[in-house]
Amino acid sequence: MCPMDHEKRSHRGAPGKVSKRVAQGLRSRDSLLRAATRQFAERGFSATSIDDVCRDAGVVKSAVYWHFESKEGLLAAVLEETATAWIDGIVASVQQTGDPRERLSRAMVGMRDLVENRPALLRLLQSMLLERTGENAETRAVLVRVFDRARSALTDGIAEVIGSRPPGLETTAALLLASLDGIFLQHQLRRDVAELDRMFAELERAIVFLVTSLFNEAQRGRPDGTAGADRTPPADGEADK
Amino acid sequence: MCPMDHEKRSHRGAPGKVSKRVAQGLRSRDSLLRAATRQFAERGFSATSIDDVCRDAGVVKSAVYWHFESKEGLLAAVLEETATAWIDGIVASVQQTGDPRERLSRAMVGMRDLVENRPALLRLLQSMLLERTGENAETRAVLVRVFDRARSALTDGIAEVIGSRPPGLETTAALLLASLDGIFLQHQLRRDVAELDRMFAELERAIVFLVTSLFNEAQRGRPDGTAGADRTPPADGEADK
Amino acid sequence: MCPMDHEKRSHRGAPGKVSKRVAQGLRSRDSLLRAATRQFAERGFSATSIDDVCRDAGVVKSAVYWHFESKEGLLAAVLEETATAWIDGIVASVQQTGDPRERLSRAMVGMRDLVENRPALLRLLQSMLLERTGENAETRAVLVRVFDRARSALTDGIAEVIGSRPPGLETTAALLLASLDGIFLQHQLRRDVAELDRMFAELERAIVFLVTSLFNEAQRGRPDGTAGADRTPPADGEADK
Amino acid sequence: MCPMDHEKRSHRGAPGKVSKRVAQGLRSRDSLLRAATRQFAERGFSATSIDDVCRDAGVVKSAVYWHFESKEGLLAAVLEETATAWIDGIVASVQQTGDPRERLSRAMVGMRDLVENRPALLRLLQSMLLERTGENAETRAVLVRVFDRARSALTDGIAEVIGSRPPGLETTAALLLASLDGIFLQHQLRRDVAELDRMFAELERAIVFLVTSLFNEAQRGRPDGTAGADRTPPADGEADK
DNA sequence: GATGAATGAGCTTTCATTCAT
DNA sequence: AATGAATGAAAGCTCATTCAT
Repeated sequence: MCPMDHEKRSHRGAPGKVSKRVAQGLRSRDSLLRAATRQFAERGFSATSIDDVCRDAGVVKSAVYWHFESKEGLLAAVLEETATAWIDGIVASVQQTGDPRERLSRAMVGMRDLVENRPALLRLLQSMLLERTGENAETRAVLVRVFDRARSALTDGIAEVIGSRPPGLETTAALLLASLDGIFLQHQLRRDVAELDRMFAELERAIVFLVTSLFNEAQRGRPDGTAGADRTPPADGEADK
Repeated sequence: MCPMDHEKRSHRGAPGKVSKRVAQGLRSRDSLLRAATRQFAERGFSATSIDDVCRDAGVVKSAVYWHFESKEGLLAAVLEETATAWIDGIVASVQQTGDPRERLSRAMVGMRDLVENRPALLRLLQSMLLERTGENAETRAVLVRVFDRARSALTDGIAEVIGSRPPGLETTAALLLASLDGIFLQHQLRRDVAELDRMFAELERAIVFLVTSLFNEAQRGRPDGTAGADRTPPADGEADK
Repeated sequence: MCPMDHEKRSHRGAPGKVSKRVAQGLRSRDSLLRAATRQFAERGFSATSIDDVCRDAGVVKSAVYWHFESKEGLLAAVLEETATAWIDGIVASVQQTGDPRERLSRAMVGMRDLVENRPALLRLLQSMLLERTGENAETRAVLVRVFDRARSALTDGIAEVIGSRPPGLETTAALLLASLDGIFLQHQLRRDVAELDRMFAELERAIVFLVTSLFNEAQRGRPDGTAGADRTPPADGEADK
Repeated sequence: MCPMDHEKRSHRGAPGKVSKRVAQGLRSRDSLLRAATRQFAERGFSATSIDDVCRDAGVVKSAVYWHFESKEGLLAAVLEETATAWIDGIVASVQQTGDPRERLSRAMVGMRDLVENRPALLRLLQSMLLERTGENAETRAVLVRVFDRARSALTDGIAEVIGSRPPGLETTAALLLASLDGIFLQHQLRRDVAELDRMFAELERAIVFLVTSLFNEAQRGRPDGTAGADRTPPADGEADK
């Protein structure tokens, strides 16, 4: 009768207990979600039929409508999940240890890993961005949220590393994200791992430079050195030659 | 029975009347092409029906099959046209006058213009890349060609500016293209012109830095200064502080 | 496994707790019945889905199968109830007090009330008649029974009033019922209360005339005046001018 | 591309000429219309699937969408056609020759014929009235128009017969239509031809009475007898005993 | 008694494509 | 070259019904 909200209702009494049938329900919901993520990422939303998804998930068509109400609803759920995973990837790549230069370097490796090994994430987000933001406001809202959180994570990470938050930092983070997206797109086309390495190296150099100069500007702005004085400025063999 | 080559056939008899028919034919072919570009860019290939395109073009459905043989054929034609226009845009942005720094700056303006005022170009290319490279080799080939030519144009342009062609230059050009794509994607989501300005400024700084250091490396590599000695190294107030 | 007869089964053990379950059961049965009556009357049987009914009743879908075995069974129950209510309405309108003319007048008011204030009754009966008598014999049987009882009630009422039961009386009663149905249909279309008033006034005049002439014929048939001589013939200022 | 308006376009030059293919098109359109009328009348709109109609018409499913745009559109076309036929039936029954009493009598025969031999007309109109006026304003509009034209035809016919148009005449006509509808409904249930005869006879008596008294009232209203003086008042052996 | 989930047939509609004119 | 009609597969979705819990 009214699905979609069954996760909120506790089944009479025992809250942790899910009555086998419900457990099976969650399992098929999950299969659908996984299959849909795969298919939407591979062929795009429009080009994927519900039958495609169900075949892949091993579930009958009407189950989609029980669990997600519509194809659009399935997409929304997929997007929500994927978005979370993608942000988690970004956050994980930011939370590194070591001196600033090393942290950045490891972050780049983390992002490269996203591009190379989790292509479904980025494919899905990007193709939804291109395919569906024109007509579906909800999809757009999800994507804006995703992007904002990823940028914030990056901004925070950099700010933590350099010990200050200079004004242009958000733009730098946004440019980093953009480059990540663009590199991914290019990699989708060429699938040349060596080129991928070179581009990430080049991107790293650029980011180091941008962050360093932002940092220096910020230092120059307050020469008393109160903020961030406890941290060494990011050392960069190339930028400050 | 054998369309697609009607441009080669000379029509028998009265040239005045025939050329009118041919002209009409070209006109509807053109309407279709324009409408298809719009629609494919806006909603993606799969989500656009031939009816959508024809409604937009004000042409009957069967005309598509006369002029382009199939939906796929229509896409190929659209892609060919769009690709040419996009490369032309890149080339035009590279062919600037003035001192190196100024040329780069103008090139950036040119690219920004592509992002802001010709979104259909990029949307179409990117969404075809995401939507169709999995299944359609021809589309992929077209896109690889487009990308290679754009990168060559950029590489050549930079090489001309700095008077040398250091080994990493292609990668820098590729990263520039990637960033352009990424910025475009982000702009599709946010439509924030001020942010677009900031990102392009940041990108310009990064590119100047990358090119400068490439140039410097190249200089260091051949200290006799034979190559490019007739040119001033790109001046950058920030990179060589 | 064998519902539908749960009203006959006495539940074992604690009567307090059981009666609570039973009461709840009756309550949802009732909600379903009410909702189904509304929905079937409004949109017809075929156009109403079990989900529609359940949404309206605030009950889960499977409850329908517990209480009524099938959609068809739900309809049967609805029809039974509605039919009873409708016949009760007719009977009530017939059982009036006062002199013959007054009784008829009041009966008309009662029928008009049915048309205006209990439209679901008539809508349901009529649409079932049109929608389902082709394929479903049971529905047809119910409706025939309903109609016969209503006609009998009318016939009896008139016979009581005029003190005799002339041969054509049943037809007059049937025509009265038919007119009632037709007026109802028209009212469904126009929803014009003033027109409804006029039509009922006109109908009343016609019925008075028909009954009067039936009565007169019957009198003429037995000139000794034994039957019904204790009653004044229905007075009608227009018919016997 | 844009069907539905092909009837307005003349095919280049020759206006009467329909190019075989178009003629075939009109033929399938017609088959669909006929089949849909049958099926909708028999099973109701909702209970009839497009497949049902197409099977009956011997036409493929998508043709419905070419000719009528949707199931709703098909209904609209069916309704328009049926309505016209039904009004024509009423009009034909009114246009009779002979003295007033005879004309009425023949009109009743005509209406009876509609009830008995063209049941699809009435079934369709009535069931659409019950099934679809709640949700579809267009259907309602069509039906109101139909009803109004039928009532006008009756009113005009009676007015012509009695040589005047007394104020209550429209109501009498509406009641006559209502009775016709109600009798039809009852006949759908019982299919008893003898009863049908009796009811029409009874209805005729009632109508004669109502019209006569309307006429007499009108005469009393203008005792100079200018209007309608050239016509004998309708003679009725029963009403003016 | 009630519930959440499943099931598969069938629904209306859209689609790319074909074809005779 | 263009058009109106046809075609059939497949799309997204709804439905009545069943079933284990």
